[in-house]
Amino acid sequence: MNPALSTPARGPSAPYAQVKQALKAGLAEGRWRTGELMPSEAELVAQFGVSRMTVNRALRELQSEGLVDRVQGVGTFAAQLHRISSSLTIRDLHEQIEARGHRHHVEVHFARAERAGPGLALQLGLAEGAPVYHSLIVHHDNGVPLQCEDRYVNPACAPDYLKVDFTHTTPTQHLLEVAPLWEAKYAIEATRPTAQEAQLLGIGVADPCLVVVRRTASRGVAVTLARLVHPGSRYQLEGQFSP
Amino acid sequence: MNPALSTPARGPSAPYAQVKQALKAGLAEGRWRTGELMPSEAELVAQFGVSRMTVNRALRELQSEGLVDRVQGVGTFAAQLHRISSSLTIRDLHEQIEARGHRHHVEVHFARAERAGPGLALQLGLAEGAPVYHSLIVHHDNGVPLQCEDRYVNPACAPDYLKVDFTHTTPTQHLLEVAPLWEAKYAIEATRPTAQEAQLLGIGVADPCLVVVRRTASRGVAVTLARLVHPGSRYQLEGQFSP
DNA sequence: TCACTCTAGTTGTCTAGACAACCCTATGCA
DNA sequence: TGCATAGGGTTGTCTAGACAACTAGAGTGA
Repeated sequence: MNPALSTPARGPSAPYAQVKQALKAGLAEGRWRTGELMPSEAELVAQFGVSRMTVNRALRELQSEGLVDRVQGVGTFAAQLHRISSSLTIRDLHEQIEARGHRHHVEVHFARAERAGPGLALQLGLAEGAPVYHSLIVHHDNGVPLQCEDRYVNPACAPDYLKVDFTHTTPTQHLLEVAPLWEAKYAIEATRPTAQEAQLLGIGVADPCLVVVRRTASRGVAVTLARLVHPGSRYQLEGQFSP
Repeated sequence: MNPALSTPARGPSAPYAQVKQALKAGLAEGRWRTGELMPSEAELVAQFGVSRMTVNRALRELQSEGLVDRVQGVGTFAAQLHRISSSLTIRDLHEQIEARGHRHHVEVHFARAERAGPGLALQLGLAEGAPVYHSLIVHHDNGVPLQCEDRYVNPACAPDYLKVDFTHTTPTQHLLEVAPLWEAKYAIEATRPTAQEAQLLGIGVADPCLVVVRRTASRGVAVTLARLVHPGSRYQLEGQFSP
């Protein structure tokens, strides 16, 4: 036990974490400019006195965090910090309401089979006129309407969708069970609600709404297309990013 | 070269990637239910005929992707797929406009030093009455106003902020250079614009706007507080998620 | 001048073994 | 019955070496 070797008080104890931390600190203080060549694995091995696998792990994790770029045969480069993008987390509405300690109440207006029109068929990858499940549900937070969920579902992915009791489970949860491992595309915009949505949400037709359109696919097959309308006055998306 | 051992056609060639892929496929087809115990590293070593480090890397990456939970001394468990959250990418406006092949034009209305009021001082971690930089900038896409950026900046983090020529670099880019490694908190909402914002953006005061409020800190020090107002009819956030 | 080859340096990955840290359970003892 | 302890199983991590894949530049020859 050599107390000089490790930092028992604060920092990470594992060697790979120490290397990672040191490089992160260097990046934070601008020791390497964007795109500049950083020390090679061999140099870091010599500098920190650890094995190459340890250094490699540190660099690999920094790469997956987007802090460095690595090119085989060339070297490791300081990445464009924060790059073009940062990440925002969208939490499931049900979790969000429960976490607040509020009551989540669901009002199912309909859940039925329809025939897909040309546009919808294209988006879900179905034949025109093929059956498709369609549900319209309003989610309430302590009795206040918070989200109008207009959803189309691919029957092939969720054959039991119409039989589900959505007062006990949300469509999202059911779809997660029958078709895990999603890929999703989102579009978030601010618009006015349709007349029907305004009525269902109990707001004016000119009140701004936060609309999330989400298209999800599982293993390449389109699963569902959802339009989630929230009253702008009652709902906001929150998120955070940390490198 | 044994063609039977590897899959040269399609799948990942590296053994760790094959193990990862196999486990991912198993999760996708529901071989392990949420929370269920998955094979131990030793079992996977025997099954795939690779070393433990290789299996370990596969599992570690699956963990960082949120697909499995690992508990030291206990085992590896199938994670709640998609958990409570998914991720949305917010791209930098400048990149977004350039990527579209459009012209990005900036209109600086003012950039000056002010004294922080009590609320602002609290949010930026400054003393009340301390100097703070304040800028109001409108971003145009091919001449059409797309974003009204009302920004406060901590002078300690970006002393040269007022001298920057924002026709050549955006505030975001400048702040990235002087204070890399951000943490950020976002709130996204749909509201009506203020009268000033409506005028700057050339829209009606009742038109819905997508507003992003972003508070960023670097190494624990608050850097900037920005309110980004976009006309709902001209702007939407897009993102995607893949496991 | 151009095209080719060679080489040094770099990252990508795997291995076999080792020890530490931790959890759970079974066992023995009071 | 209650408690302490030992053991087996699991993950967390490090090591030293090895080979493969790749890149960029130097050198060589036509």
